[in-house]
Amino acid sequence: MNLVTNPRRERVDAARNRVKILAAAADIVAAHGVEGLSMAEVAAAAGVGVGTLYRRFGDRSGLAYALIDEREREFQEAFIEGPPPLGPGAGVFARISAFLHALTDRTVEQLDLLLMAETAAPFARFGGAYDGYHAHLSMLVTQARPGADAYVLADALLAPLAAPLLAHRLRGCGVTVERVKAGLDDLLAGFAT
Amino acid sequence: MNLVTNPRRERVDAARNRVKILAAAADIVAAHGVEGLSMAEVAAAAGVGVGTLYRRFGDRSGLAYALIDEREREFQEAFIEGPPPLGPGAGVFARISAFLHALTDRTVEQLDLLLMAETAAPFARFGGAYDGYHAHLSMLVTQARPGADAYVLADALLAPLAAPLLAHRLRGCGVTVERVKAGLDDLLAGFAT
DNA sequence: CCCTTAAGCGGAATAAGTTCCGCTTAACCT
DNA sequence: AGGTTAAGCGGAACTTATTCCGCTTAAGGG
Repeated sequence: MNLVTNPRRERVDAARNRVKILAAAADIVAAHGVEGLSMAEVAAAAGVGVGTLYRRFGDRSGLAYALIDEREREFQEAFIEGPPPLGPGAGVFARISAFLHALTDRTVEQLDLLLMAETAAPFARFGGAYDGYHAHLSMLVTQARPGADAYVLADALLAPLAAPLLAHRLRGCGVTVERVKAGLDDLLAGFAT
Repeated sequence: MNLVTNPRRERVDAARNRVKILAAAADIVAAHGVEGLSMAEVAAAAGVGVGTLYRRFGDRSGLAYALIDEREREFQEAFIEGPPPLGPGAGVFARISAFLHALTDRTVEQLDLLLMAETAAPFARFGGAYDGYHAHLSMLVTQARPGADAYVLADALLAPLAAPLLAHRLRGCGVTVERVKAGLDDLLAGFAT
């Protein structure tokens, strides 16, 4: 069968390599931190050539995002179709707030990887998970503030969670995660005009 | 006299080299864009060794920030002690809005350099000009919203102007500078609760 | 004017990301 | 099963930022 010519299935050896690479990369990060994540080392640990890494993940930050995505898929599902207040069913403001708080936690959890990924390729986040966050938040903001430029406002709510800023404030300036969340809620409160 | 042991004056050859380097770097950017700004090329064009670049500017992004700062010093003066609405004399909200609009323009003007600088060293902006912006905005927000966490809110107002986000939206998504400014004003409007 | 010293200098050496290209082989068709 | 093809592979080569270190020289005191 299979008349629907799927976009060409991944070859089994390629799939095997992808798993080996991600496992090796995760091990290295666990053992030596993100700084230890060099392309040559990952390739060696996974038993493949560096060319294979690049074919599969594009570049260093692509690898980092792949590592991040593994953990993040369930979060995506949670805010799209999970239980409230993150998922549908709660009021708009509650959902926005819950979403921003959850994303803050997610970002803090993976701060080192995100930092590396955004530093190496600040655009990548925009092609990937960021777009999902932005689309979701746009939708909620549209409901919360009919007539406003939800597209731009969503960016404004997401921007304070950029990894470099967050890392700087949390690690170097004594700001706590709670203050960041409270600040976002404060910003949000203005929407209720 | 000079009893006040100034932090050791810059040697004249060093000063000469700094000027040569910045001039060469500016020329290269003008001619080949930011991508052409490689350390080796700048060194060659300035007639110095690469070691001199690093002694003087720390790293690639340090050089970019130096280039940016040359143009930005007058902006710093404008919002601290210039005429209203940017400088003192106007209402707080008007000043915040004027500041954000002006900073947007500044950022857009130097988008390429900022992009490179932040990519290479996302923290650097925080040690330098960013702190000045943040301190200023914090002060204004404190007046606008007594009792709020002005420190964190100032970050939230500044974050949407991060170069990578701005570049992405302006260049790849059809968002205009006006929409960005309007979005910031919209955010700000919430403060007037 | 000479001496001392530490800032400054140059450029080779190093390190890490990324590209390239000829070889291998899974997948599919007959 | 045998043939065809393009995805996938490996790793040497290349590019660029960054570090290192021995030499040079401006600055200032005697």
